[in-house]
Amino acid sequence: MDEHRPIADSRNGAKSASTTVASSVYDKMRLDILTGDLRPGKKLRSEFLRGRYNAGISPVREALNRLSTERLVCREDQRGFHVAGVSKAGLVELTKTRCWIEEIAIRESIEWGDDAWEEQIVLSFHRLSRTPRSSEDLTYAFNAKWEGLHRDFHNAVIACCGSHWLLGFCEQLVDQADRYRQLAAAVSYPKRNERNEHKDLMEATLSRDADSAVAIQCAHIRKTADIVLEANLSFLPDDIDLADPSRC
Amino acid sequence: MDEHRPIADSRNGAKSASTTVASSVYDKMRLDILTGDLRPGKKLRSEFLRGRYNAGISPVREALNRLSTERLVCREDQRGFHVAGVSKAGLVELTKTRCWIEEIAIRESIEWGDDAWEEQIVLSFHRLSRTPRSSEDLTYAFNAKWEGLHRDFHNAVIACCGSHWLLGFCEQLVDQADRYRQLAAAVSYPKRNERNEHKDLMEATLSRDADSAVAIQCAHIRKTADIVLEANLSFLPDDIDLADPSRC
DNA sequence: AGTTAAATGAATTTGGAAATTAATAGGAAA
DNA sequence: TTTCCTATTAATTTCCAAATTCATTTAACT
Repeated sequence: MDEHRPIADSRNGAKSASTTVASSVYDKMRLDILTGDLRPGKKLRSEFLRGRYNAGISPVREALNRLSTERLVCREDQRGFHVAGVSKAGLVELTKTRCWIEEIAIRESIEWGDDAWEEQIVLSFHRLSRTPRSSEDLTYAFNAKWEGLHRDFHNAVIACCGSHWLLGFCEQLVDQADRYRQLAAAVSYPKRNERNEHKDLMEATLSRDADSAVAIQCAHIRKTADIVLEANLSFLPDDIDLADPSRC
Repeated sequence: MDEHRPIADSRNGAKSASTTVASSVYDKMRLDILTGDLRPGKKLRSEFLRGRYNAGISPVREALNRLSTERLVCREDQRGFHVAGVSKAGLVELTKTRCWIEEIAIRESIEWGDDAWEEQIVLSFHRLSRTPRSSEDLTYAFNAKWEGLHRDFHNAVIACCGSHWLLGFCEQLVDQADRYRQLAAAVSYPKRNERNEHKDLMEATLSRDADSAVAIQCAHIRKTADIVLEANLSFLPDDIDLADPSRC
């Protein structure tokens, strides 16, 4: 019963060739929300989505229902769906939670990780460092390849934590954080050198220095949040809007 | 921006009078899975559910989609839905994760909880201790009232942890654990005195003794798991069945 | 003028029928 | 007997139209 081999990513990772329309709409819509293409708070009317994703109402509705339990979309009975809202307070809470959860995941993974785990970390770091952050040179543009490899790297680090639940929680929180990150990526690009941060994390992890790895990872998470907060984005409200039920 | 007042339960707590058929089916089906009325692994055909909950296909499908992202139900594209499976390994993993997550929640809540928080704990403990564990005297029978108050009490303890995410994770894990608990409740009833365990937890919490509270809570969680594991239930497989995709 | 009530219009929700896909059984060939 | 192919059956998925509900405007009444 060795529960500590790397756990494969639960979601449909590489192959986005979903076998069902509902799953395909789910994938596309999730991406649109993460990239900010569908703005926080935006009302999601069925007709609009029907046209955008070229599908019937039923699969659209299925995608919305799935996304709503992941809190990327908010549902109000009899009043439809809208993209989950964002706020400074929300980002602070999210960041705090990520640090708590990822600390556990990293410590456990470092304790239980084996040779194959180490190799996967080295490999995914290599791939990540070979890929440009932005798909354009001068200005920031979402680069799906980098985003994928970035996730792969961080997942590789915590893969041996021994809990599908914890990995799922991390993924959900990353989804949320990515929304904020995309909102501000244009602002901070290319000031930040993320490659060094990842390198430090890799080295601390491989030398099984849990305390350092945790410190680096938390700093990594907080730095992203700080950039967003300091950017003083006009469309980012201070508090979680309780009237508009993004609280769900 | 005081983020540490108690956070209200996100789910529809007391009023199960849902405004929509889909939500109503969701509630009923979730309960049926938690009580074990719908057995782990059971195939969920639309016609069967349509009859059972007296609803059309669309709302049934919505409920299934919501439950599947909470991992109470597993979805296989083009092959329908089934109740998520259970196993000894799964229970061990779940228990471990719960201890990790609840430790954080308890420590934070004890650090930030105020007077109203303390009062709510006292109140919900009182209500819980006045309610019988089983709705029948001699043999075990699911008691919805006790189950609700039990959740309320544990939620009250962690209510001031300051993170909606953490509370959501706790709730999801409790949902899962409840399934195992119901499976074995008949076996252990009425050997265990849960009231004392809850009393100890309350007292440690109110005296702000975080270390003790965490120890008591983890023992509480582990004891429930141990009862299930030692019951040696015939229908509980050792390993998570990876062939039958309960891994989802 | 202010408040309440009815009517209109828009959007969500629901039920069922049609289309697509998987599972099963039966039979031919190796 | 086993394996592979085909026909048949069963179940899932999807589309769409009818029914319900909500938001807004207009009218009526105090």
